[in-house]
Amino acid sequence: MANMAKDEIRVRYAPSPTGHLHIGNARTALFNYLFARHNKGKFIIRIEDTDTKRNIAGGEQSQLENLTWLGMDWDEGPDIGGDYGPYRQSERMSIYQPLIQQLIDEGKAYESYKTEDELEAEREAQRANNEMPHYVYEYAGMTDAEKAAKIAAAKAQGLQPVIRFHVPEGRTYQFNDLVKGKISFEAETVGGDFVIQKRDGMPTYNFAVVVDDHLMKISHVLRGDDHIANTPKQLMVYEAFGWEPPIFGHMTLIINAATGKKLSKRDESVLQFIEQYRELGYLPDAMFNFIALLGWSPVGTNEVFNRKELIKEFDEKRLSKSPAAFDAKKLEWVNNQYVKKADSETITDLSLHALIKAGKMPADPQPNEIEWARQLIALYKDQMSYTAQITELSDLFFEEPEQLDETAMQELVDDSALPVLQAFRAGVTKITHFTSVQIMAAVKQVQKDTGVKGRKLYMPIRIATTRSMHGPQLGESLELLGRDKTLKHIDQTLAQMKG
RNA sequence: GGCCCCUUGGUCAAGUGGUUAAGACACCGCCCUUUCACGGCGGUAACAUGGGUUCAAAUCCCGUAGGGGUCACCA
Repeated sequence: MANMAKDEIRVRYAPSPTGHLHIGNARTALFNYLFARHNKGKFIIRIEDTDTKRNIAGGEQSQLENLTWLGMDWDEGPDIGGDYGPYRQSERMSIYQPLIQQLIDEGKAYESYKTEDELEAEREAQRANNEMPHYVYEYAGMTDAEKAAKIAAAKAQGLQPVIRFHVPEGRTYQFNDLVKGKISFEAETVGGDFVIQKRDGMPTYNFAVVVDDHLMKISHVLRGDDHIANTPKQLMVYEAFGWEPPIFGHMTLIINAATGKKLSKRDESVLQFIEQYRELGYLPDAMFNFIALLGWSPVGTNEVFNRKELIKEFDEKRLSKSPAAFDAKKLEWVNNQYVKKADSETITDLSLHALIKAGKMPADPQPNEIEWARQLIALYKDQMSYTAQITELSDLFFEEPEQLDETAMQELVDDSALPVLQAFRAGVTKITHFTSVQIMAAVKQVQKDTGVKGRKLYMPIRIATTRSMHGPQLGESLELLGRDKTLKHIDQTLAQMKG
């Protein structure tokens, strides 16, 4: 009973505000969110802004905004506070200071005056010597008095130290990873005594996470694979304070299917940021669904789940051990599932936005233009992967058609093509109201007059008018195209057939 | 290079000693649609490799190969 509070599941997403929300970070946040919600625990956001040089203005807000867009909410965070704040590391200096001093007093940490140049030279020499780069203890072989004298001398020169953590010797650090199982490291392999406080007074990541996770009562740390090598260092800090570490779970990295490498922010073959997908008109629920499938699989064969279902289904035991490839095609498919189900209003708004942005519609469309666009968008709703695709899909309504390609021309070589087109052209000119009903009636009349039917009837008309073998309903398409353009397209096709 | 992790079809992925080795994306074909799209049905295609253990191995053990991660006063 006494440790009931301790049994509560508390997880966190801890971004550094160095840029927009990246797919990989979104995935980390999302699994923490699902884990918390599934277990009726708390989801906390903490901003890790100890690298003052890399922080960018608006970075934090952008992170939070995109999480919200994806449909995540949190119980504690920099914007809403909570019982364990502050939730920005830069505001927690008064918490870190005494703890660092405590380690120094206990002989578990010490001031280090090696400069970065010295360290770099040291590493260089080690590499040349085929050794792993590591920090070499700068007070080796000195008595306490000698060490104190050296420190005093440095201080007298006005040098600022960093604080290094004294790595215990001959120890093995082991943890039972939620996804990978038992992992262990020898203390000697972490690269020597590591820095816990930088020259500017800020704590380093490996120190601050431990302090914050402990003080914020974090029960589980779900993070990327790339943090595995940090874990032993953090375990050492937990040990030094006599704190119980949380349970760790290291999720597989997301890799680029094309290169097989970790998704890097510099990799331009894949869109990396949530914001970019948002701008293309991807739906938040679809993104949420897709990201949940990156390195995790549900029981059963269904893959389309809404947020509520995912919370119910989520099971950390089903996190994959091998890397997940980011498959843009699959994302398109998932999004299409949601576009088809979405209400027309939503899709119209997003698509119209895309058309305006592409300069195909005026920025301030008239009611009749909006109505026209609404009908146009409805034609393409079921086949859109994402709403910005409307601009390419509906190209024929906006651009002057190009010459037909060979595959299309093949459809027109049959002897019946020419009479069909001529008859249809004549029919179009006679239509009183250029609506899909009358247009389709005209097509039927052509069938009667020429005796041509099926593909041989429809394909030439479709190609001649829409300049494409693929497209939505013929009648509706032509109605939206308008009589003038329809006739113009037919004439262009006839000309190309003669030529 | 040291340390750590990973390895089922083109991609994701189910599978925990006995299966005709699921399913999804992509691709191909057929059906529906007098055209197109949506949809439906079907097909091609996989346990990296070598040794063990076992009556039996994709599943357990060891080696090899390949891939990835990490080795900062970044997180």
